[in-house]
Amino acid sequence: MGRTSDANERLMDAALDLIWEESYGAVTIDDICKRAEVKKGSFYYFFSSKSELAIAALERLWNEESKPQMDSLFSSSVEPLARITAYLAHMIAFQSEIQQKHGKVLGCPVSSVGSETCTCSEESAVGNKMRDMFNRKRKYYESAIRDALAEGSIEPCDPAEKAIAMTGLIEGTLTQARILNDLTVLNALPDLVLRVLGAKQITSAKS
Amino acid sequence: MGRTSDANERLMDAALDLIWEESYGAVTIDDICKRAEVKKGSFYYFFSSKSELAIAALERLWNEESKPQMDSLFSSSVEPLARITAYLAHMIAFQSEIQQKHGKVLGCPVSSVGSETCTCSEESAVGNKMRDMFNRKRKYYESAIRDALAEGSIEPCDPAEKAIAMTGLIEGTLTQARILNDLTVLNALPDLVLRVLGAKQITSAKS
DNA sequence: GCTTGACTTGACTAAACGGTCAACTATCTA
DNA sequence: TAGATAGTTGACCGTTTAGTCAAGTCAAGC
Repeated sequence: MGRTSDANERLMDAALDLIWEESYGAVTIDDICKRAEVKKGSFYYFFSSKSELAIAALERLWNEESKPQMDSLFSSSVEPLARITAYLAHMIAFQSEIQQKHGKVLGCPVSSVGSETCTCSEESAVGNKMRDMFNRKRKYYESAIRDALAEGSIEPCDPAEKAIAMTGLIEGTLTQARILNDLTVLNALPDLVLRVLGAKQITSAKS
Repeated sequence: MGRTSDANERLMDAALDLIWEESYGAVTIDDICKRAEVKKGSFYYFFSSKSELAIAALERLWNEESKPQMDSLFSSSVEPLARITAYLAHMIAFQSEIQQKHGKVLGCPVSSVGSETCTCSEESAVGNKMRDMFNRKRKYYESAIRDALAEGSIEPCDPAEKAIAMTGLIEGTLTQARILNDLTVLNALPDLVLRVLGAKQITSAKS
């Protein structure tokens, strides 16, 4: 009952946009309120701090965007290595879309914000959430690697270890794309990932 | 003539420490002054802004620490792939040392600060410097890869492209070590790098 | 159509922050 | 040893920031 509002959603949208575009620390509550066209009083009606908002925004992003996509891309009905190559193709296309929308390469917010907040005790809540989200993604990789292993399409290995390696390569290349503001460094990623995984045949899907 | 001082060096030390430990944005000029035991007036006697200090500090770090080490590790007198494995061993040992000193895994400041500042127009000076330093390191990789290629110890490839791939993998794994606060993820790095480079024999230097 | 609860508003505070400055002090050099 | 030079200090200013609050507005449901 009473009045309804989408101010909290506008705040989450604005926070996500600004933090991804700049950084967690560079964005103030006033900035977020301005972008969302919400007064500060309303901000504090919905959230008690910037970190709470950021966590809510990233959690929502995961639940409403990332998770459904991951569930679809990493479906067991798809061949294990094809899941990974499809995922990478999707990610590269997405980064390209983001580049057009924002005018620059932005990379992965979980990685950027995670690296920024994880060592700062005052932002440990954000850091912990980023670590969580990191691990969630990694479980999809790990499952695909395990299936690939069972199928015999990659060399013997420890799936958990390989998933970490794969995460490092992907996130590192994304970070590099952000720093160099250059999407082309992502092109080599599909081949590289298969190489790191020890795929028996590199199904390079070049045109 | 006149009085001498090492306050500027203390400021650079403090800035480097704090920024690496937390993040660029989380550290204020007051924080740096406090840690360096220098009054703000003196800060502004030596530097005109936080970004100028950060750039000077990182440039000094490069000139007095990183570059000499890189020159030594990537000496042409060493076999190309051995340069890379020695470099990785050195880096892992260094991260372990840093972990003991600071109580947590800190990763690579160029990567963290770079990712944090590169998209923020107000910090473009810092972002550009980080991009520079990124590229400097990459040139060492690229040269070693070129030599390995000439020697025939890796598969045919484009050295510039491979250097980017290698950078992505290394920096990404370091970032992951920082976020997870776990050094063990670095252990797989030497093998992974050789794999990414397409080394003909993986000289895994396990004990 | 009125009440209740959901949301908004703008004005406010206190602290933190970046930045300035005139006066002071130490040290090197001639 | 006397000045010129290099560096220090603390007090100060204006702005930005996080965070609060009492009063007001709007819509849903009875």
